[in-house]
Amino acid sequence: MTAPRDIPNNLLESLKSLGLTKYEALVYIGLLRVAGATATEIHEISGVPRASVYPVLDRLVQKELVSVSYITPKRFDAVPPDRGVENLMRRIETDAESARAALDALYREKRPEGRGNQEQVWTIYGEENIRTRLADMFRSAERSVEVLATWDLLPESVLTLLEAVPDSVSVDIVTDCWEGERPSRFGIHVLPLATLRETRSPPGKLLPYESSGVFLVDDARALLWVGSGGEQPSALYSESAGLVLFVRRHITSVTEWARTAAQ
Amino acid sequence: MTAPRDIPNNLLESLKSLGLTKYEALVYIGLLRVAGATATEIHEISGVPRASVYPVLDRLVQKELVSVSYITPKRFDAVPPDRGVENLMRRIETDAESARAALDALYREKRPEGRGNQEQVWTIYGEENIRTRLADMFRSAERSVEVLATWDLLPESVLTLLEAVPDSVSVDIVTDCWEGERPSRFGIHVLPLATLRETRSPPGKLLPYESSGVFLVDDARALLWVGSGGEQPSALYSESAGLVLFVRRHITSVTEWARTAAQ
DNA sequence: TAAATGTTGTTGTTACTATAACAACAAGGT
DNA sequence: ACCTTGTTGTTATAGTAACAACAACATTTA
Repeated sequence: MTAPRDIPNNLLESLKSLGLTKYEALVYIGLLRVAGATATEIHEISGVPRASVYPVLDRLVQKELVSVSYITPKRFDAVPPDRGVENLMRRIETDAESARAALDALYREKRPEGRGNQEQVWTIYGEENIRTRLADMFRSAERSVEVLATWDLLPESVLTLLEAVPDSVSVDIVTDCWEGERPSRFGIHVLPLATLRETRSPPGKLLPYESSGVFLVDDARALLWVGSGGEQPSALYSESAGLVLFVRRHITSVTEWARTAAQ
Repeated sequence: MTAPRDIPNNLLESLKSLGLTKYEALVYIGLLRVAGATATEIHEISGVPRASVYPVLDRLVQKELVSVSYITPKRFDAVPPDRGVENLMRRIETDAESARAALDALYREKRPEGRGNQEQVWTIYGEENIRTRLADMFRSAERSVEVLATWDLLPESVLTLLEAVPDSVSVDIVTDCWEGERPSRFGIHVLPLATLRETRSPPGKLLPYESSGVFLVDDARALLWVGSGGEQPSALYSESAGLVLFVRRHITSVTEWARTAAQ
């Protein structure tokens, strides 16, 4: 194929991830604008080689994206886009569900192997995954939860998760600002963390201090949220004694530093 | 690869349709049962060649299915299945939505070409697609809607769609049985269609008469529902005068036949 | 016959699969 | 210090399968 002209490339990519091949996508798109076309017409419109049009149409019929008229020559028509996409998604969702079930069985079956988790530092990619891990940490807290984070992280990603912390556990939050009501069961400390921005290590260059957070549970498990500037965020999680101690010191020292600097 | 032992094949297929390759699926499955494994351990468990494990893991991290621990040697862990599948589905749903939007634009933009629809007979596959077409027919009815169908089709697939018929249009339903209340605005005729079963064309063989339906709108558009025995149902749709006339005669003759046979 | 339809087979291309070999490094033995 | 031994991570390079692109043929229709 020379030129799938005027077809936005990302549309082709999207359709591919729905399980269509390039030809299938082109033929379907072509059919959306011609009503009842013959194989040759489809070939002319879509740019797909005429010989390839036939098997491709077979597959599209199988996938419930086109309907056939059995006159000679055969004529084809596309089902409307919303219906068509729904037909594709139905299959995928079925697969997703059965995969989820099968994987979950494997997951539960053999997971006793809780090997040396304690000394490792895990890197977690993606906000969703980070939130899941945070939720696990909060839910399993037994004595204390400490949060040191810039305000921009708290409302959207953290505060709701904190409701899962058991009642008997103390929760302390250090942040640089607070809007809205203050939940009474949390110890909330608003400190001018923003002044940290003026710390310069490469002289003249401001350190960004946004979308960063540190979370410590029971003085035993720590998570460091790294914003990574607009990109997909990542985080470090560890139960290693060394890193936990470091985090412990970090929280106390930042708290102290900000408290004095405010005076 | 020789033996992806004890991995059900349909699980691999399901994961493939979620956008994973065979290796990606095998590695992810392997990681679900080992906690923090090294590349070599993953190779032993999953059967994937050791050299292939590294790029595969890169892709899995990119897809938010595994997390990394940067000690030497690197150790890897899988995100829980429900979260992992959700991560995959999120991408696909995004693609589906953007594809749907783009296709819809194309669809609306250029669709005036309502060429010679009138003489064609369209074959429609899949119950969902048939229902969509039926809904279109009912919604656009101007004078009359006639339904001749076995009862098993009506409640689950047809009755709700009939509510879209405009008020000024007469609706007549012929079926072999009726349960529940009878909507007053429909003309309902219960006839012993079941006796048709006893019509024998290949002597000694009963003709099935289930899940079949005939729909006629304005004496101009007809749809024939073909049950196709448990499989994906299909239907014929046409605006051709010839086929419409045939359906017209079919409905009246069956009605007459059943009425006399009942006496 | 001419033109168009539908089918078949072959070749190119790509992404994934599979194997082998290599350099870098650590542990252990002489 | 030197040399094995084994492991990690990387690279190169065949093999394979599905798709893409093309050519040739048989079949129908006008």
